[in-house]
Amino acid sequence: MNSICLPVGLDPSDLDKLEVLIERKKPLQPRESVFLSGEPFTSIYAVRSGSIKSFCIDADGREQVTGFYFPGELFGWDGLANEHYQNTAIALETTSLCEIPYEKLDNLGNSIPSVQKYVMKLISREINADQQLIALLAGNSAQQKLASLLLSISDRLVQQKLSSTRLWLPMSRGEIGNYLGLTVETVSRVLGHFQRKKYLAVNKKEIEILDKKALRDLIRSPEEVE
Amino acid sequence: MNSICLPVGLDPSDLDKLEVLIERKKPLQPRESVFLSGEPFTSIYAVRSGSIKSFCIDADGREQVTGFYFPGELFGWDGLANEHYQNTAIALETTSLCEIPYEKLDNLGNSIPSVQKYVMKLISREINADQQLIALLAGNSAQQKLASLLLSISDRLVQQKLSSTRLWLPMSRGEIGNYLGLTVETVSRVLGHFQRKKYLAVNKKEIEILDKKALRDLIRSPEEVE
DNA sequence: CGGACCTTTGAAGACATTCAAGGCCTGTGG
DNA sequence: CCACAGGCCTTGAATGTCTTCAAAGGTCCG
Repeated sequence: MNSICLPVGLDPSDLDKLEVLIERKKPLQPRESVFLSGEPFTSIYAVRSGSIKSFCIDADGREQVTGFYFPGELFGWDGLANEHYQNTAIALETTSLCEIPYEKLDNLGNSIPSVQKYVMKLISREINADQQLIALLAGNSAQQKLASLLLSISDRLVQQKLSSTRLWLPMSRGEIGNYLGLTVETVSRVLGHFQRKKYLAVNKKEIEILDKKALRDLIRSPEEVE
Repeated sequence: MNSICLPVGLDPSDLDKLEVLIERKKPLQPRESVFLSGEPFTSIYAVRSGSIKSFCIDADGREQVTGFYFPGELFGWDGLANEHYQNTAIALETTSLCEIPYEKLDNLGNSIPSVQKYVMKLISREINADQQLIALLAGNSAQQKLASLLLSISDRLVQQKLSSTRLWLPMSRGEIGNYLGLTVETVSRVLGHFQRKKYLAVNKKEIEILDKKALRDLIRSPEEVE
């Protein structure tokens, strides 16, 4: 078994050196936190199994979900700028992680340029993901937002060699709504609508995508008449 | 005059080495592009004077503004992950930039760890900024979005030792709306509303903030009755 | 079984968008 | 120098989408 939990793209020899940095943690229970907003930044984390939600609390005390992370994905970069995590990260289900102490990673990067480059790429991937979310939030209807999220999760699971049509949503409707800038009720209604249109089969947190093309079309142009 | 166009926070000796990398470009005309979406990633840029808008074109061909950049701010990081710029960047007015070739920066980072660390911080600042925008887009009303943007621009100008209450918006109402996920009309109406409430004095692209506290309160909690 | 929490559904209402029209400013050409 | 065309911005009215408020049904876990 390949125990490394980082995305690939590095020489095997360098990979070995990277691997020794990584600490495997004992699994987290649902709702258990990885780090809290404001804590000193120490490490970045990779999801081995399970899923993570990250969120911040804004001026008026409301929670704002900023990301969901699935196996193979990294989180924790938000702490780098201020040396303190901006978000809180919690497990949505039983979740196991790899911890990568940033200082060690940084040291390794200083001696091996290719590792340095690699880390940079990982960070800037987070930028790209965030910008995609910005575009989604700014320009789209509730249906488009939800369709995008479902397709995004589907794509991300494919990369882990899991089914691309049957997915398990570890987060609540409320958390989805919060993430997408919608209310719980709207999320529920849109899922109901998609189900009636036979785009999805929804069974609580279990979703089967029946018509991927229809969802994709929806994103490109707002829905036509009923 | 301090010719460096990067935010401070580095030893003078290292700063000198950084400075030699920087290429000062001849000023850009309004609407002139810095780079186009899809072009190979070569450099990051710092705004010396003027302002920059970055945007991408999404699936259905619509423009989505992803950022505005003012003097002292850096842009172009979005190209790092794929080695191609994801966004197009154009000048909103006559603008002069510093170009920082990424390869040279990377090489310097490899020999001077403190520079490396510094670059990392710069990148992760972009992440934090993006996540703030996400929170803004997801959770807030038109009034809150616009109030946030104006206060954000005000704060950023203060850092450049410019007036914090009198500002010049180099972008059109449409570009503001696009950025915030609103229509032109809504932006115009909200600005009108703020003016009637004496929060602002608006004269075309010239804005004077009359009641910063009111705007801040607005962000914390949605507006009370008229 | 009971209670807490999450989800669904309905009805009413609010907010932002859409469609439409008019005003203002700028730059160009007569 | 004025007239006019084309942007961009503003304003109004109607529409629509999403939210809010309310209630009820499910599900999970003690």
